[in-house]
Amino acid sequence: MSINLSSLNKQQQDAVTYCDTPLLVIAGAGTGKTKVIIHKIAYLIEELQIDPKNILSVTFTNKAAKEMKLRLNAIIGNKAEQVWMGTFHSICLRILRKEAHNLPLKKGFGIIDQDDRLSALKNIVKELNIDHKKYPPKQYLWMISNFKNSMDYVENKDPDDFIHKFTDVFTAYQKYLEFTNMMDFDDMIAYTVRILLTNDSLRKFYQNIFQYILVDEYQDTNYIQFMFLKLLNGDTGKICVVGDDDQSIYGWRGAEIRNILDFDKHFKNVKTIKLTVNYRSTPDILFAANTLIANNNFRKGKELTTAFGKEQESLLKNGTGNIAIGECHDEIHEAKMVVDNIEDLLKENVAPNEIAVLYRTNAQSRSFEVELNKRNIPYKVIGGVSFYSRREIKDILAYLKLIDNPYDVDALKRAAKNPPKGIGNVIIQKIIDYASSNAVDLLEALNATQNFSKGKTARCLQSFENTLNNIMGEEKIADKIKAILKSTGYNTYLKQFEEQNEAAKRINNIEELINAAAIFDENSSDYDLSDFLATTTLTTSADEETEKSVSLMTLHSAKGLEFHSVFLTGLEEGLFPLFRAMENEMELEEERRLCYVGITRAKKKLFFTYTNTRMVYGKRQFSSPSMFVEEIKHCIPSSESDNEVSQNTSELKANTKVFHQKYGDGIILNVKGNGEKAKVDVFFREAGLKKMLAESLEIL
DNA sequence: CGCACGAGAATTTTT
DNA sequence: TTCTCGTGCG
Repeated sequence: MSINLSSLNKQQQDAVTYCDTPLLVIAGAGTGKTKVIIHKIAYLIEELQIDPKNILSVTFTNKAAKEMKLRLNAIIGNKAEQVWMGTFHSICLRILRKEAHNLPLKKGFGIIDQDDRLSALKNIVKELNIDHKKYPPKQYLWMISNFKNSMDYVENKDPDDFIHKFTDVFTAYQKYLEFTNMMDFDDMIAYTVRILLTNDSLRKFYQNIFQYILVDEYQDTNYIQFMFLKLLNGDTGKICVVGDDDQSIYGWRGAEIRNILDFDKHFKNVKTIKLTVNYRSTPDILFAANTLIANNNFRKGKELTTAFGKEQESLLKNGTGNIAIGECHDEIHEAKMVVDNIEDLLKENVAPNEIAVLYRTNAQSRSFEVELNKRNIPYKVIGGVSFYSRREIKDILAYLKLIDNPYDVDALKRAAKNPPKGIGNVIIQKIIDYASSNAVDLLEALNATQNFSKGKTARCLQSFENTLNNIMGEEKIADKIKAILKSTGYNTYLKQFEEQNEAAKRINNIEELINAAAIFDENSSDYDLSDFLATTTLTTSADEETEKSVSLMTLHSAKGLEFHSVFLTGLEEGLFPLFRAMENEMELEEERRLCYVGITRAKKKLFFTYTNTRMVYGKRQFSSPSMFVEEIKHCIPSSESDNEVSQNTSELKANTKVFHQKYGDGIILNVKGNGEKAKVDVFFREAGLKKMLAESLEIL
């Protein structure tokens, strides 16, 4: 069977078929990079006869992996199932489960989520008598994460005392993880890299397995992830990374934009292919995006841009009037304006799930929720409190975690207390102490403690033990959960202590959890509880389905998605960009890239809003329009300069006097290419020589 | 042990 | 504004 590449353009075809040396694909927003990756995998399998189980494809989210598998399936059928496809974390976990004997943990290790990590550190900070106001546990969490993403940790070196008593905190934290038999997110990757680095035969083994590696969203990988790829790939050159430096928005959590900028230095004989034809947005939306991002200096390609080619010429004719800016009095007015527009769109039969409201911070979702509720428009808040970190879900999972990993102290605490069953901190501590001094697991310790106790305490412990036994007695995970509910009377407890509405919601969530478990049960023959729990911690609400609702989410969560209509809200100085980012050029540029990501999510319609005042922590504050609004203002029809600019750029010649939003007056030195994509060297009166795209200039 | 209450803090983005 | 944490009482 051969793969049909006729639906791909030349650039895309080149990217698919080039497999000789390391390949860097710079793929602008909406240029069909997923299509390229899928076709490339199909090409590797069908044309180059590579076994699907020897292909590794790394994606940024589980959702992306799932989608890719589905689309790949459509081309090559169920061979798609055998491809290693997932996030760095899920792939590393899969490796680590197999290589558990090479780890400092016991076989059935658990995974600690971010919340539990923080509370563990809170306890440690308290135990070490550190002033938690002066040195917030969050700070330590962040530092630990940083350290674990360095080669020092991978190479098992001790950390420096970065901040007050860091070494002590770190040591205590590691001890805690070891005692509870858990690893954190960072460990998943660091341990894998450590194993690959130190164990030659294992490295060769996996190098042999992964005969071709593909990586999506490469601009958001960090150094350790790069090492992972490097070690797996060896010198084979059988690797293809895809990304867009203009969409790098995770620098704050250690993403290394240099990974993509320096790819050709990290690998030998790198071939670079750029995808520059945008298939997503109308020309004016694209123009706005290009105009905005042209204000950034740190870009791989000042010469690279998304552009529209012949395919979209028809769009050019009616490709304007799709952008609007709305000025609002406050966030309530903003919500009304946005929802008014949403109603109009719905009347025009735009599907609800083709509409997204985007904002910088999660806190901004509230006013939109209120307004959408009022008008009975179904919506879904993506992100925020993820499904699996909701209280009721964590409660139920605690029971499962405890029986899965009977060293998980937090699970014990949580299960023992929720719902309340007469077991308090004192007894729990006794159990933990017994476990640690007798080197047994918590379940054994629980049993022993029960035997020592008398009266009410003994009875309470007995009943707790019975509950756990009931759970273990069930085979299917869905049945285990039902056993928890039944044995603890969890629903009754909710109804008793929560408001009606709240209780109903939570019970509903639990139903959803049971469904998820049932689906998992169906798909895996051996009811693997560890696997199920891993899924729950690795899955965030970004992976949830949106169905027939309008989507509300942060700009970060919007990455990789597209919508018919997009509302970019809260474009105010200090909010977007955030104040703290405004002082530092690198951070400011990341904010601008974030805005660029937002704009390029829109296919047909784009609405910007900003307010004059906004409630911040219960205080009303004045706000002014974001600099980003200024930067794209002249791309919007209502403002006088209109889109003539884009027409005029085709007339550009050397010595033309021009004006630029940021640099002011200048004169063109030379022009390369033509039309929107033309690259020009401009000498500015104030700013000196700059290379830029013609479209970011106005002719004077 | 477990609840209720009050003070105080925190607010960026997430695999 | 909203959540978290600590304290004190039944």
